[in-house]
Amino acid sequence: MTTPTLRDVAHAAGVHPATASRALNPATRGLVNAETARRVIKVAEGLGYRPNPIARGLKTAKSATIGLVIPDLTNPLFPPIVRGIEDVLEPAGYSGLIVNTDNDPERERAQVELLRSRQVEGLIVATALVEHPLLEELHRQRVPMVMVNRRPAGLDVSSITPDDAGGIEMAVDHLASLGHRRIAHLAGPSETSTGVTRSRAFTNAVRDRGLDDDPALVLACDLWTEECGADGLRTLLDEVGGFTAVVAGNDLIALGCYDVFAERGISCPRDMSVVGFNDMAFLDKLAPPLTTIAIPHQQIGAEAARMLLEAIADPSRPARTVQLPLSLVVRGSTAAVG
Amino acid sequence: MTTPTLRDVAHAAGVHPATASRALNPATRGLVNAETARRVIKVAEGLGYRPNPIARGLKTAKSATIGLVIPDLTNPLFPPIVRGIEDVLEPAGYSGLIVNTDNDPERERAQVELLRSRQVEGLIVATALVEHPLLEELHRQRVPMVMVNRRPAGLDVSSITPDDAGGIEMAVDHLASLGHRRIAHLAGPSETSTGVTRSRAFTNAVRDRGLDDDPALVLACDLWTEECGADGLRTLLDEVGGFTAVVAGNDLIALGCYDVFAERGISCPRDMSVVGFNDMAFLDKLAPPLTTIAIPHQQIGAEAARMLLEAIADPSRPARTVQLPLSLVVRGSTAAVG
DNA sequence: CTGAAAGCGCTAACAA
DNA sequence: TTGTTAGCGCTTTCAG
Repeated sequence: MTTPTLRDVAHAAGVHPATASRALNPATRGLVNAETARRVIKVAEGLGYRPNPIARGLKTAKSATIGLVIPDLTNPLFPPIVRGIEDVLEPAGYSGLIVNTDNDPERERAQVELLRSRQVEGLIVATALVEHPLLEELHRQRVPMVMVNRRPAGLDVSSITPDDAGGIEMAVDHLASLGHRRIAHLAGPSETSTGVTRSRAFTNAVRDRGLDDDPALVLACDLWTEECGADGLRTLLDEVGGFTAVVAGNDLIALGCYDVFAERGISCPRDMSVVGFNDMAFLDKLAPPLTTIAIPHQQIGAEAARMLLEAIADPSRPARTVQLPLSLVVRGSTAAVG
Repeated sequence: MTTPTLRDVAHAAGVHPATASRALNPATRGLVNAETARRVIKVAEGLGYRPNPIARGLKTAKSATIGLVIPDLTNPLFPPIVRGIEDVLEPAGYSGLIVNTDNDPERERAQVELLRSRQVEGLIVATALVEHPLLEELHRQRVPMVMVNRRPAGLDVSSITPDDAGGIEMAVDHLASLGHRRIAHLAGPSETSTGVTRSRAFTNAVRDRGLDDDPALVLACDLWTEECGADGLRTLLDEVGGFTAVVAGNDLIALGCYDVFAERGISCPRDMSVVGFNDMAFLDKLAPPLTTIAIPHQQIGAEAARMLLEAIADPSRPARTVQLPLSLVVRGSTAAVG
């Protein structure tokens, strides 16, 4: 009771395997008598024939597979992006192979090796280190590739990013409209492109709006985590002070602020406002619900997949850079300055 | 500048491709002169040779790939399980192909088809419908398979589940020790095996402990969501009442309770205690932090992958059922009855 | 429009 | 221990 092969179908339909192949493949169906094609298709269905993409891949040197390189699936940022990707890959007949790098360059290298050995036709890369020799290498080898969440410095590679600067501006505008004049920024790690982009945008935004642009108010956290966010806020509170609001590099860092508020008896939003970035799930259940910048994760993923598919179909196509607009979600962690 | 094939390596090393194959494959390396093997390996490295698993798969009818069937990657329950799976798959040289079913039986069928056409060697299934003709079919076709989070009713299939009953007992014990005597249960959907298992365990637990076992205190939600949890609690409050604590079928349902507390001015935990199930991320940031039952997600995934690999290696191996112990995480949503 | 033949890259008998 | 041969299931020239 082995699964039927193309030969079986051809036999049953009384044609040559090559003809069966042509009939079954929509792209070549035109080369075959419509009647014959119909018959082959019917027989194939009857037999429950399903083409073996491995065999096909061997012949065509295509795997109908693409690699997704992400830092950690467990980070709530990524699942929606992955779904967005799968949503466009699937109808196109492609599958995604996911690997986690844990932001470890060696691991990343090994995992990309693995993907390449599995003959992926392209890569969607969602890791965000600023230094990235591996990517340059891949680019040189003409591996179709699109970057997610980061713009590759100096690399002529397609990318799709949220409008980080725009998001930060919205956050600052919101806070300014509530009367805040001295706003701190707990930036993401300075090795990450997202971290530096947002940080730079923050500095510009406060300056442009004539708010207090004391550089001491900007502090980069070591990691995108609650702990580092908490540490950062403690430092800012102890060594700088005088601010009434903080723009966090992401939601996790904002959550770290909540911890410090609790430990120091600071009331949010009465004493201090916070805004996050990303709009992770369940932020509305916090106390107070976190005001944040929402990213269209799923769209980002979908768009990335579309771009990659295009690049695979036409490798000569020039790299594109797409920025998706963000939106401010106002909740309870921001209020007019007391 | 095409990537080197086994033939290229063989040529360069002055041996026959078959010999090169044997030398390069650790499993067959013993069949070859150690010196020759060393030379072939060195040449392969020099050339940057990387075996093509597609070609290998075509020959051996193995894809070194397994399918992960989950409802929705976006549900925070699954990413840690997936990581646990990948963590054991990877060193074994396997990769996982993830598909999302959205709990839609038709979609599930299509996705499983897709996986099978991609020649996966086995399936890890984490969907939890009680009725599951598809699974029976697959089982009949001897597809190696392990179930995660659910025990297949009547099906002789390996499974790995959390000890749901034990978890519920811990929750009830905890509440009882705080003096609660009349406890409600907002169960998961009765089409899900997890929902009914926990619900049954709850009924037994309250009866065994001599607590109020009024059946009206148990209500099944339509979905594992906040909304349905909220609806359920409203119904219970309006039509039954008199309870001082609720055991929720999962954390999301517990979150729904929080919404109702807010809307009715019920103070948690002073007026009412709640315990969740799963220990999703960030529950400690809620107000109040949610007391819940923690599931070792990653271990579950890892164990499932191990079992599947065993089943693939030895299909005659009988099905096993593993239950992983849970733990109670006491936080702020439970307190002694006022 | 269809059949014949070759071969993608690799491995598994079998023979030497 | 190594080479020969054949073939996994499919697609793709090239003839017919």
